[in-house]
Amino acid sequence: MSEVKNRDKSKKREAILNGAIDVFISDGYELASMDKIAETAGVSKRTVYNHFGSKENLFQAVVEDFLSQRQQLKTIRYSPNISLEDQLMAFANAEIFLIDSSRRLGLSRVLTMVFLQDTKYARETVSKYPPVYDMFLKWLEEAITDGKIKTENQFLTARVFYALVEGAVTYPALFSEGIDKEAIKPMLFEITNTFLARYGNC
Amino acid sequence: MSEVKNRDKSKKREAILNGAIDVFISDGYELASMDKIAETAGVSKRTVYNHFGSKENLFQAVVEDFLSQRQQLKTIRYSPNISLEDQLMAFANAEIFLIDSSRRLGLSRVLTMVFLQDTKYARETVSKYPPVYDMFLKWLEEAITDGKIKTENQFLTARVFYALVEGAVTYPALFSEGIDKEAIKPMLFEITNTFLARYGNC
DNA sequence: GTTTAATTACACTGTATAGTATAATTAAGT
DNA sequence: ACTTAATTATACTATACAGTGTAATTAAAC
Repeated sequence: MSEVKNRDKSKKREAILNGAIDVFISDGYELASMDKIAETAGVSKRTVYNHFGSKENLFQAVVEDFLSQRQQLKTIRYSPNISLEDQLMAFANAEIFLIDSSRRLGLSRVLTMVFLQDTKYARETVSKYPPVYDMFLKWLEEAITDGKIKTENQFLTARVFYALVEGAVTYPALFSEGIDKEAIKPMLFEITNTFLARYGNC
Repeated sequence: MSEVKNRDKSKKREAILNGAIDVFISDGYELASMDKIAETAGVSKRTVYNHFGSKENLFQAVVEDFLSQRQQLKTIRYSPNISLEDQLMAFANAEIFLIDSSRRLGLSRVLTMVFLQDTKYARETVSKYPPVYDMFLKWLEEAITDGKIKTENQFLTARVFYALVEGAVTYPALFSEGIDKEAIKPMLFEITNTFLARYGNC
């Protein structure tokens, strides 16, 4: 016998995740209550627990959802035919994507807070996902081979680029109400110009 | 009559502040309990409340203590006789000072977390204390007048410098167990070299 | 040594919240 | 239409914690 009738749970699961995201963003992890998450998701609290077991698990699911999106960013490969400025801008824009909707900005904020609270968890989590600048390092190598970039230490060079992007754009965005993509253009030019002034071959 | 016999409260106050700092650092603001703070300070909970009234006030006192130290950093003035590298390094070291003891690092971390939780409070608090790069802007102006730095936009230039320092040193330190002052030297050289490659007049 | 402000010990209130138990209800797959 | 897994409503437990009330104790200033 044993007829199996599994109803589709994905709709509820999705609703819970979305509600959880909203509440985590507005209240932070500690102050987010499971009651409020259930209410926001339009679901009973019991269902939240049936799906995720605990607040910690639920948060973990949200985090993994969020971080796995980074993986899906389209790869940027070195091209000898496109100006270095434009290629660097593509890397900068990939970072900006992570904070250019209020949802992603909010999630970045919450995740940053949790990471600061528990730096060990931060390092473990981040190590599960390839570092942001792995792709950049590959790009660098090819640019060097092509004679367009010169440096003695690729790792330092990569970190300088990401220091510029994160220090000038990402972190300021986390502390403000988001980013005006038009208003930061001069800063983006300044960043790429600075990088190329140091490492460009001209 | 009305003889006034005011005992010296400053010792207890100091002990409470120190205990509060320790607990805020290890538990974060939300999870720090007033009972634990009192115990850590070696003081009764009632005394904590007699001194500070509420958890929020106590935290505020900790924050103001911490931020007012920034003000006391010795001013760095432009000097035509010292190399630009060394002068820039002095600015970088002033930032590094804020994270080079585990106490200051921890406080920076907690403050960053609270600021991320409430960005409005962050902006209000920061605006009460002169922005970090005010001093740098003055320095820049004099360096430009002296013909050692050239830029069309001093504000962008100042932000680029602090983006480099914060993006490469400060924020990474917040997510790690602190900073090895020896190990970051190559990065500091790279930062100043990058800055001067773009804005130095050579 | 006396005075009294500061401190302590301790019991207490009120509230918030993670997580559970369960019986009733719903809705999807057959 | 029937079956049953999923969901809901509701009430509940246990705990943690901010903040208060108060009587007793301590220690510094005189």
